[in-house]
Amino acid sequence: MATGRQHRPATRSRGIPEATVARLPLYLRALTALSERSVPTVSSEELASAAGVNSAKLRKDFSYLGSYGTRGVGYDVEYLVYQISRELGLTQDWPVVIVGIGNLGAALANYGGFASRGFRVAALIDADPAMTGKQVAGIAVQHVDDLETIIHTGGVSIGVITTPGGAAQQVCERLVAAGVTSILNFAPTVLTVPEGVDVRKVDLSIELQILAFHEQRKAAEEMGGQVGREPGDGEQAVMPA
Amino acid sequence: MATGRQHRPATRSRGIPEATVARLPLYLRALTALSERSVPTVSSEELASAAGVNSAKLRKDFSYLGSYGTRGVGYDVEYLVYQISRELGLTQDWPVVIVGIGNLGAALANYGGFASRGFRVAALIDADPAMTGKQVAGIAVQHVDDLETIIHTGGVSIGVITTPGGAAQQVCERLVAAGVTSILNFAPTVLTVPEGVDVRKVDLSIELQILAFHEQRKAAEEMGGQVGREPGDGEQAVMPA
DNA sequence: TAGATTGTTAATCGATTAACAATC
DNA sequence: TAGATTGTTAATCGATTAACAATC
Repeated sequence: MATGRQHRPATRSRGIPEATVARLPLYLRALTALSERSVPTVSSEELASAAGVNSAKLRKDFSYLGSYGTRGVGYDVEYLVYQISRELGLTQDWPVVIVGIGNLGAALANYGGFASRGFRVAALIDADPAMTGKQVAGIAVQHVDDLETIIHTGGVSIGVITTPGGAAQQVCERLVAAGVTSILNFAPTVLTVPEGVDVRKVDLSIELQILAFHEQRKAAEEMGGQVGREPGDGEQAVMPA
Repeated sequence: MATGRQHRPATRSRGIPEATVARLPLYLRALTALSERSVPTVSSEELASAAGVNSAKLRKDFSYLGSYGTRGVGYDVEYLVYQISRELGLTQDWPVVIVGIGNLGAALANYGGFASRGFRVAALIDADPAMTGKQVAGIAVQHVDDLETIIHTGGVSIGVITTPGGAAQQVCERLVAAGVTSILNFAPTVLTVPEGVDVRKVDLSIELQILAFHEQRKAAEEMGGQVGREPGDGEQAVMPA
């Protein structure tokens, strides 16, 4: 079985680079904030600053979508919100199921940012019979036995996996078999999926480890750059017990 | 104020590319699983498969760390676990504070993967006085008023922000002022930090939007590639109300 | 017109990958 | 030795960025 599109290199969809796609939500968030403040137009410089990127990159990104700006003026905020929303597919409704209603699943179910941007929690699913029927974020938890029915009747194509690592692959396979083609995986597991299924992974532990790497380097710089170095000639490499 | 090292391009730390650093935790996880099964050695092909990358990339990645393999044989699992752990700075203990003990903060506090890999939850901090003293994951929640004291006495350099978006920047500033130099941000906010502070962001909403983009494309492909396209000559561009 | 700002070009940089010589 | 597999090279590809012509 192939590993699908998991962390694949830029498949240029309609010519839009993957790196650009990943930044569109950042721009959209910044634009939404401007829209709420009724700001009519914004320059690439201002918007880039709000989104935390540089302006050349932003203009390049927007150039893949089309020419939505006005030279000498900037971008119309409302128009750009609409164009990016459409490009991201947020002008339609995406029913989402969350599988695994522990603390994390409950946190996601309660997350307000969900509903605001085209996503709708269609169902909460858990394997624990004691959870069945319990209300979380105003939605009754359903048993995993009904997973296939829920996916089919709800027309769900996006699944969020917040189960323990050991259950993730099996849940993934059932979701995919039932018709889900996009998966957001919070379990610390590499999921194997068929071709055509997208998997994105969110992994707390990995993020912390990347931070630790840089943290260690900062400490090493202060000390004179010796920490974390490989022992050289005549030095003893200390092995774990 | 500068935007620090947030999402910065590969600052090659001791010559290790950022993309490689981001994959080291994946290799480490796969190696740990092999170690638990008492597998003595592994080839680049096998390990790459377990980590979900290709073997050329894995060998290239490892070449930045040193020559830890044996031609014709493969890699010693235990030795490689140790080398990668050391490189990532996981041979030392990292006290971490979590600020914002809602569902998400509680989920992270309860997350087992924390402790297992050099990270230790040093404190849980919340702004709600009603939370103060409550036990979460066996740790008493402390009030945000004591944030600075907690950071100082605990020698904390890594902070996790799981507050609502509105509070994130302020919490970030207090963490940084107290000495935290690495931040993992779960709030849907672009944090502004001084030079030398690392920020990594985990954003559910952004991940879902990226999935929606690809999901829309898949639907468009089935329909003949017309969805999400810009209206051409003679077609009406529909604007939002 | 003068000033401002976009959209695009071209250079640069970093990441990926196949291929294979080195070597266990 | 023969077979296996690493470590490295070099080609390719994608992403970033500065600079500026186009143009509002």
